[in-house]
Amino acid sequence: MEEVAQSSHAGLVEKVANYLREHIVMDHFQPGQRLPERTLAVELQVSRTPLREALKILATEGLVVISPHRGAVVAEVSPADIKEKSYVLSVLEQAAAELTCINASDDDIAELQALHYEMKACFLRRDRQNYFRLNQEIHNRIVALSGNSTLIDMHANLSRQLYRVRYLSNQKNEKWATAMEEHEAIMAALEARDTERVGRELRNHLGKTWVKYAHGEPVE
Amino acid sequence: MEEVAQSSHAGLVEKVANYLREHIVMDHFQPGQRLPERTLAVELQVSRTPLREALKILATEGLVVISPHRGAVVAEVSPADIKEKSYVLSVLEQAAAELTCINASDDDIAELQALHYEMKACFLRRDRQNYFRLNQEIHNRIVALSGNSTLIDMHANLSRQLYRVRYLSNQKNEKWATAMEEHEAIMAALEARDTERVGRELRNHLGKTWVKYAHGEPVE
DNA sequence: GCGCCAAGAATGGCATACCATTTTCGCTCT
DNA sequence: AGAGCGAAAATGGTATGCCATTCTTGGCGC
Repeated sequence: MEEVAQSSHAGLVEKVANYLREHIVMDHFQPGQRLPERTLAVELQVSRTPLREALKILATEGLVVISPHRGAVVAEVSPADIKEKSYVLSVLEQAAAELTCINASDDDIAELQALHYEMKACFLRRDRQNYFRLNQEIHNRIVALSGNSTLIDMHANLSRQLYRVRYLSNQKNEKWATAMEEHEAIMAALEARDTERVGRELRNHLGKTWVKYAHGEPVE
Repeated sequence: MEEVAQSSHAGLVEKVANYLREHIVMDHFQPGQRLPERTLAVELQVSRTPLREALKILATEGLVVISPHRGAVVAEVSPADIKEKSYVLSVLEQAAAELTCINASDDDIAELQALHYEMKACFLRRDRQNYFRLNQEIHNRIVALSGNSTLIDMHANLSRQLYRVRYLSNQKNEKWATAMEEHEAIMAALEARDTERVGRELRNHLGKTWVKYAHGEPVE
């Protein structure tokens, strides 16, 4: 395995944590997969100590589960978990969008609009990959513009835990057109600075996106 | 210092983490206070390894801040932080209350009512200590009854970070009577199973409670 | 042949030792 | 006397080793 590469003057545990986070989120480590300390340590060319500390962090973040004397495994996300986490995510994102609607500058909104139209172009070209990327970026930016760093952090955290599911969902979403329309509605409300409507549209949008997975077949 | 006592067969890091968490939340460690590894380790009669892992966990939870090569200090909560975190807390609690309003059994609601009247008794006796305790318990129970464990965990986390502030606030709150009335309104809405109203009343209640501290003098 | 038990291998938990960086404090030089 | 510099002490960062627990596997008995 390649070695840990990362912004140089950060502590080793941060590098390791970021590395593992990335690979878990990107599904290079499957849920349920064991993460043996010694093996991983030699693969990452670090000792067990920073690796263990990194695993504790990821456990606190909910990306891995550590059982006493049985080690760390990549967290499995059950349909029930998806439902729960998605609900909270939508609550947070609604709150953030309302703040953004109030706080964001006109330029910020314009940039969101630009991203939105880029995304629409991807939709028309049936470019699911870039559509997904831009969709993520728009949602993240809306939250970022809220200016509430606590909200931003918590959202990012939850978002990571759902990234894999979201990615899979994007690949086989039949109601793509509907989602696109909802996005239009959200952007329109944002442009109109209609706080209450932004919140409502966003919550509706997110609610729909996940419900089918929350009730559906196992994700694995 | 006394030694770490805890449910016996849990890992050392959990014991240490719980111990430190408790003391930080209870304000036995002041914000900004340094937490030197070696010193703490001998006080707690553990080695530095589990202590470090515990500190990483607390850092992820936001209770301590770790700077590279400078160690861990108890997190300071600036007025801006209080404002941010309180806002998110109110959002989460509103969402939880709405779920509770739908999901809770009549017995659950009755128990909440009972606690509420116990609290009112404390109010009439001007017993701030027990009023505070019951108030906390009611809020926590409302969240617990939501049944969404993600929501519960996140709320508990934020709640801890604000515990100290909340405690201080309770001691010198002049608008005690108003808060009490708002609680009555919340309970009434809960009893009536009026979801939207529960959310609104709760959000209003929490908003008021903190705003004064968010804008007020430094908390230290 | 199947299941159970025991011994050894594997793995995580904790302690300790050593290294790197930072801080502190005293000395010197101006 | 004060500012700056340097060495030593303090402190965090990482690596390693040993112990406890768990998993695995091979053999024995039913």
